[in-house]
Amino acid sequence: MNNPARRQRPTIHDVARVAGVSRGTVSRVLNGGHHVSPAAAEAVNAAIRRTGYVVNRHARSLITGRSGSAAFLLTEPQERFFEDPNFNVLLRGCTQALAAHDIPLLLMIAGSRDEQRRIVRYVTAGHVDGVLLVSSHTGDPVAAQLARAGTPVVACGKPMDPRAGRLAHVAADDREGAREMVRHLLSAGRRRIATIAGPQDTPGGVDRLAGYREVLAEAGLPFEETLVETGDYGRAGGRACAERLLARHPDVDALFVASDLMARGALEALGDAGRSVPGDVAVGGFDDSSAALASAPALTTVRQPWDRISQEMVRVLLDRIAGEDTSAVILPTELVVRETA
Amino acid sequence: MNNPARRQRPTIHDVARVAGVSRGTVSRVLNGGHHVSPAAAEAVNAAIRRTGYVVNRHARSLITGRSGSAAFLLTEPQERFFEDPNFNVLLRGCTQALAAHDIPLLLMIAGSRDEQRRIVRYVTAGHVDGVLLVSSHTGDPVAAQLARAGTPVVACGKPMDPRAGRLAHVAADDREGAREMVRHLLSAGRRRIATIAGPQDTPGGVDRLAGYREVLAEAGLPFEETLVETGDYGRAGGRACAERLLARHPDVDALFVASDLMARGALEALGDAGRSVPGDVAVGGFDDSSAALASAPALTTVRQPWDRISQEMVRVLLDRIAGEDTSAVILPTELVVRETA
DNA sequence: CAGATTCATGTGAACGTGCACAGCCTGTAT
DNA sequence: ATACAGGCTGTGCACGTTCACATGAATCTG
Repeated sequence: MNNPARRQRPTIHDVARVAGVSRGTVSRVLNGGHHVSPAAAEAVNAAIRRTGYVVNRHARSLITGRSGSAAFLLTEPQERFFEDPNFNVLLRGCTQALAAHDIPLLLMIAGSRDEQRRIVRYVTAGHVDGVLLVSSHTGDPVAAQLARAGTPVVACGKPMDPRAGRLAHVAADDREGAREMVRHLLSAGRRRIATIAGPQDTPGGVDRLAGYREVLAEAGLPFEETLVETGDYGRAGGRACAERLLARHPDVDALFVASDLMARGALEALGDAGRSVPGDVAVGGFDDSSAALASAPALTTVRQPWDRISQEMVRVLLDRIAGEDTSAVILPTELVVRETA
Repeated sequence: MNNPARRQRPTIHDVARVAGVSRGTVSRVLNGGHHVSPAAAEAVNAAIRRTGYVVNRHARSLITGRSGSAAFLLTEPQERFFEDPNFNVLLRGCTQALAAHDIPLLLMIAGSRDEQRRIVRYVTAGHVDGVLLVSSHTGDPVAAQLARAGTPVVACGKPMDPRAGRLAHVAADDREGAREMVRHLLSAGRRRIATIAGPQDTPGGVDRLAGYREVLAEAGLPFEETLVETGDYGRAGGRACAERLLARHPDVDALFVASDLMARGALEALGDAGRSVPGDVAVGGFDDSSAALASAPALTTVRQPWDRISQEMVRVLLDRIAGEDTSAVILPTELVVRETA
């Protein structure tokens, strides 16, 4: 009766008035409920329900200096990620894991130099509490700038740059995954095992190749440079690599390929060369993106636990925001045996 | 020298002091620069550069009531979208189109009832200025609640619900796309053209079937119910539908399939039945998700302009936020002729 | 030239919340 | 009975910005 007709959203004042307590008490109930009598807490909660009050995050952020939100930042040539179905699993997993903590996720794509600048400014201005970073690049400049500004950052995948050793990250155990696959090939009786490695400026590429070499060595097989080709993770590249390998070593009986896309290309090359899979040549891939690339024959591959990776990324990020210093989490991969090996 | 060692982020006060003007003037420069003399504006800009000032959005939002951010909301059984590579194009397009306006994008996934509630509360609390909605569902309850609360919402794809006529949306012209494809089949001399339609509770499913019927009628061909099967947009469904069609009408010479996934399934069925494509039977798909599903033979299909759709969604949303009432945008599709038709 | 109009600028008051501090009450030990 | 401790509660202030209003100067109008 004292107000104009227009109705505003209820504030903490309204709740306090309805509950018959002070703003401070309402605020305490909202943030953990310590030092509040049960009776007051109940009255406040009832008032919140009755008024339909919901906290104004802007006002809260203004005073606390924290935003209550996190960013999912993509700095890589984005195409590779947006084409990878596993990327979606990661993005969705992070979104939902954060949602469970009532933290909204901002999606940011740093393509151009200009976008990078804008994003760094936005983040370092404190409009985001932390950053989940996806970048397979060596020594990402954006990551460095954010880290320098003190923003909690958790990367997906092992950073290549040794200087970035302090960058928190969550990754699958590429090396052990590769080892498991090569052991699987060995146990199936294969002895001439070639590999199509990933780019050697990505940690995944390096570690998967390392795993391959180690297991061969442990099995007492000689390592031959000529059994190694290096591709670009893409389908066409995989095909070309396989063709070169076949030309050089017609006697190969197994192929460990560092990505499913390349493995698909290799399968095409093998088909063209008249080899049967897995009869003549066994093929093992990596990534388990095959679900989307599904076509016969079903690819045996190494699955990275993307759902768990996303959960751990969020956990580590929240830890870092809270001031704890969890640094690196390495998660086990899983060998998925299908038809090709 | 008057401060403790700790250095704060520069505020609008600092800029004003450095520039030798008042806060109000700085604020005016920041928001459009009207009613500011060129000299003052230049001084302010110089001060901003010197101090490294960046606006505190929380403080701004607190007073303006607007957040300067938008949400990308997914309410559908999410799997279908996350598996569709076109979805990524849409998501990326929206992110970048908004970034050009310096508006960050929040990704929200409304899976459970509980998540829906949380999201509605968050959005209606004014923490987001507008919502880009992806939902092929009939009469989405979340959309209805948001619209009722007055939040600007722009949907992707035509809403099914007639009540939702007022819901702004951007969609490809499914009907015309279907018409074009069927005309293409006719012009290649096909006369027994069957169709595998999409679910008839989705607008796309309805419109694509309507386009098919119209063109047949215009060509003077009789419409036969038995030439229509209805699938679920999925691969297995497409295969089953094709098998039933072939059993019923061994003489079909063309198949218009309402999704590429179903078309892939249909190709398998045709292969099993010993029909050559496009020799015996021409196949036309829809969606152009084939890029990711690539395998021989390359699918002739109808491409929806997802990049333009995302741009238009953002444009319409910004219009709505600004108070204008752009309601619906329909964009033309593009026939992509490859090998199967 | 008086009055009206426009424009550039400064000033105070919010916006809604969390936090520090002070005061209150109750119970217990001296 | 008094002092003290400790938990509960209320109050003022600050956060950084925008907006409405006031002021003074400059320009226009007849």
